[in-house]
Amino acid sequence: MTQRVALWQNIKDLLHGEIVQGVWRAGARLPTEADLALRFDVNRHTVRRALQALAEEGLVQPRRGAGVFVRAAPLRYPIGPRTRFRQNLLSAGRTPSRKLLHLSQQSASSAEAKALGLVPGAPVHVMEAISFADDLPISLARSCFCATRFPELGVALRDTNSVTGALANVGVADYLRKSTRLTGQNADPVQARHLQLSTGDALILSEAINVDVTGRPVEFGRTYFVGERVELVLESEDNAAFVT
Amino acid sequence: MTQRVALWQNIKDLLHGEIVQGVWRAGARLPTEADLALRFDVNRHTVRRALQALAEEGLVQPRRGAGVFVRAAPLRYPIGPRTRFRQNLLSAGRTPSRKLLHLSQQSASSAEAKALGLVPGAPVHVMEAISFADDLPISLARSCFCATRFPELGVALRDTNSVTGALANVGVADYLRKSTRLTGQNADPVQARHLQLSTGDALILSEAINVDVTGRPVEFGRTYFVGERVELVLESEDNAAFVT
DNA sequence: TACTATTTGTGCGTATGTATT
DNA sequence: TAATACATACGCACAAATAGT
Repeated sequence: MTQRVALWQNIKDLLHGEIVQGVWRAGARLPTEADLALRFDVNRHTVRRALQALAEEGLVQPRRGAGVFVRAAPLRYPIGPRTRFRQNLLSAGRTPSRKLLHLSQQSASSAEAKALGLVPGAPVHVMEAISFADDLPISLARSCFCATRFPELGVALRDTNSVTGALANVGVADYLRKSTRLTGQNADPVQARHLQLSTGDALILSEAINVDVTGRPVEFGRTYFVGERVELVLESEDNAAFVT
Repeated sequence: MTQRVALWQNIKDLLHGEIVQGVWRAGARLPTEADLALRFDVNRHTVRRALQALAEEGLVQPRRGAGVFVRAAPLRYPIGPRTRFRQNLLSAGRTPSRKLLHLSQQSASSAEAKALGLVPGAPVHVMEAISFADDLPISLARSCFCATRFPELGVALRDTNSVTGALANVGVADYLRKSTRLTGQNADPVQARHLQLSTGDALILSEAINVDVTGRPVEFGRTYFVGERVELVLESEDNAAFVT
């Protein structure tokens, strides 16, 4: 029944090798425990023991009901005066993409109005989107723009699927990060689903204000970064503040 | 069958508390898995899951066939010119004791003869003993002394059960550590049994030469310290050398 | 030395709970 | 809602190391 080396140890080593060798890529889902049990012709418990060891090594991460996923090395994400999502990912050698969730015109909340220098209730474009690096969700963002100043921005955001591109289309050739506030959050079930996480997983909420070259606010963004998939790197000493 | 918090989690927390509160002292053996299963009225697997978590926290250590033991905080063991086993333990607030394994007169090996400045084959007293701190094995030592110079030392070692005391009885009122060499070793089954360890556990082999006040070697000692129970602290910069 | 009882380690089978899709 | 997939728990059996006789 038992060998000199435990069965689960062999399976662990084998899967470890396959992950390191790239058979299962970062972020990929492993076959189900049942499938692995079939493949190795062992009981599901034995596979679970192997997966548990891999999880303790930090190589893999199980999500109840979803599967077991290969952990990706965190993405270095510089935050500075010229923070650009696409540029950040390209220079990290990752492929950026965005999935638009919502795009609508609403009346600004008090926080949004204050950030953008508007009166409460003023019309704003609101965009919600998920950002991906190599098809792995990195962040969940909600961006606000003044709809009075940029009436055509909604269309531009939908067409370009890029904040930088859309702002360029409406006459804002450049913008700068004015302030960033970072806080820690736990993913609620909806966020977890969108970001392919488990409920309660750590998120970093970034509340940022971007201004044009004249210093006038153009965007107020609230972005939830996946804590384990990004490493936010602060590059400038402006108004960034850390809050737990 | 399943609660909001897993059964094994509760058991883990409970045992954790009992260990921290001193219900199970450092070095003590916990009840067997079967007993714990009875106590908590759960399956043995459930107890094992809790113990596994405690072991991963480093709070407990299982030994196949022997039991599950509470890990003790490592003992700070200074090594310097005046290294004294009893003194070291007393100043650490631990109770020292020794168990004599062997005491005999033999002919010196070449290494022993060289260390003591004798000719190979010269008669030497050889003592093997286990040292304890609060009844927990700390080290396994083999000491050599010149039997020609100290014919009565064998009796003195048996009577005093102390190197310092025995040497005083034969006219060596004081002695100094001349050299110490430290290497890493793995416990063989015999050592593991004596030291209440598992085979393969890490040991630190200390090979030391003690000299009298005239600089003449009086003792050559080879001591196997239990890696996880002691923290050797070097206090002088004489001939100490570290080898892996 | 050899044997036995004890104790932890591994593995299978089964059932059910819970979260996700 | 239903199906899927991981999480927990029980019971049984045997292997392997240990400790004592």
